[in-house]
Amino acid sequence: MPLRLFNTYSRTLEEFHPLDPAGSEVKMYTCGPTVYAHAHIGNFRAYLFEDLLQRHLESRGFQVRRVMNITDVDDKTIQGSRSAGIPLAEFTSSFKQAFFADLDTLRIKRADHFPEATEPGQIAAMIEMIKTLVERGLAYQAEDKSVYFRINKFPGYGQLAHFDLSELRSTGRVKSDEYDKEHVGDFALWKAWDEEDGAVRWESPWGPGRPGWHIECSAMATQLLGDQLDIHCGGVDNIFPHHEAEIAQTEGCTGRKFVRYWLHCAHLMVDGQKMSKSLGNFYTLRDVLAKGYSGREVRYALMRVHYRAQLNFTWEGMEESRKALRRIDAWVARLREKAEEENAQRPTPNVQRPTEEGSGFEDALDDDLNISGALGVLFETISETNLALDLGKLDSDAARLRLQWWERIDRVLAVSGEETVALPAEITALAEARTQARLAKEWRKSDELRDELAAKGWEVRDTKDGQKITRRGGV
RNA sequence: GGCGGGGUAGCCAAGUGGUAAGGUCGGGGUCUGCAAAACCUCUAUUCGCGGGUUCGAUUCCCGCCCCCGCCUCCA
Repeated sequence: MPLRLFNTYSRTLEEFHPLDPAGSEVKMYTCGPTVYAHAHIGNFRAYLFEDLLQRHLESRGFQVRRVMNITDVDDKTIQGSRSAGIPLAEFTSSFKQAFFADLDTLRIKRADHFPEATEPGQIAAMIEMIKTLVERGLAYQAEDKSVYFRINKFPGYGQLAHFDLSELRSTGRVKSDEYDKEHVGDFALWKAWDEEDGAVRWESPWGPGRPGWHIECSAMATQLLGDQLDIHCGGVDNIFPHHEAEIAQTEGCTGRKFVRYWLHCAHLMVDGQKMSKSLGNFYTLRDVLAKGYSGREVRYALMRVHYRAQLNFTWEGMEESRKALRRIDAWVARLREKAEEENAQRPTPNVQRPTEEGSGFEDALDDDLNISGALGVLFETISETNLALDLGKLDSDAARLRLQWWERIDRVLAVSGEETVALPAEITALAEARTQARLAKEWRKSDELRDELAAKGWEVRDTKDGQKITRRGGV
């Protein structure tokens, strides 16, 4: 079954084949964060979608070379550093660190490169690109000293978003004091320095200033991956103008098709509206962790809905995700237990063995990352296995095969295993007291201790191997 | 207004021209000192609305309604 992906450019599902003649290497560029604040979970939904894509590509044998940029200079970062009264680099560095910590919490694989816009080499590359565009008449310096891209000189402008330029409407969200532009749609490649920028400035052939946002990605992508990319991802809100601008700038310089597959992730919603910093209706990862949820629970919750469908974030959804993961955990634990048993000399009667390790999970993901279908395959397998175990129809060999299958698909899902939490001494002491009470069959005391543990946020379950204690999640 | 995405059980969500995966909640059961957990099991004559094509449509076609996003800060 071929891998098919929905290409925003063509608005159709297309079979995926990388540019690499050997059909192995995939060059992937993913728009990263602007480090002026903590990323919110809507941002992470996009990064999780990209992680799922990368992991699935790898499970299908591709070598993914991925770049994710860090935007560490723009209006917001400059404003932030000014109001904090510290240099730009100092201001952004804590948010960079937090971003990487959050990636780890969510088990998002690291990209091969995380270029930063302010790296001298990147700034130089941006200036080179702008020079080329000016030489070719695709850009011009306006009276305000800024350099703009001349969209009327680039016939393809608007094709990704499928916009008719003559019908562009201003939303009034951006202050339109840029009367110097030839066309309202012309976008800044180089922003001339002004007093608001303070010490943030680089020299250029057009005077001091800083790069525009769009050119950053064009420069960093081509520096690290070459003129042509296989896949470029981002949120749907990047389609226009950001990705449209990237195409215009990059192809204006190289004359070659920049990106072969454009993939865009729908928004995370909250109360039926887009989660965004400007609306103020956002949660950071830290906010959700503070409610007692783990990174893998957030990962699951944000990954379980198809990337092109809007996903409404709710605490109920978090709870559903937690329960679903518990079901997986219990199943894996049960399989491990069974797998460790030696098979009896006599084969188990009517044993059910997976005749051939199914690829239903991967097949579903081949269909434009149909995660719901893939999870359906997983949960059906869980039910079948549990039933077979109940009926004594699954022996240790079969359990080992199932486990191997699970390990394979979990390289894509990356949700297995709860993070182990160390028990505080106080809790250990209470638990020990309860064990003693139970041995003495002092049920009332046992129950009181259970209540006490519960009040402290720890859940006790009695199993045939004694009591098990877990941190109670939620609320 | 233009361009997209979506409307399937209480909630979340797959899917197919032939009669609706899965998760979660809820009901029932097994287990248990009691619980919890775990496991099993039941729960949509029906897929936004109205037409049409068809032996048959949730799935194809036409029209309409509603929600959300983008239209130069945004993942």
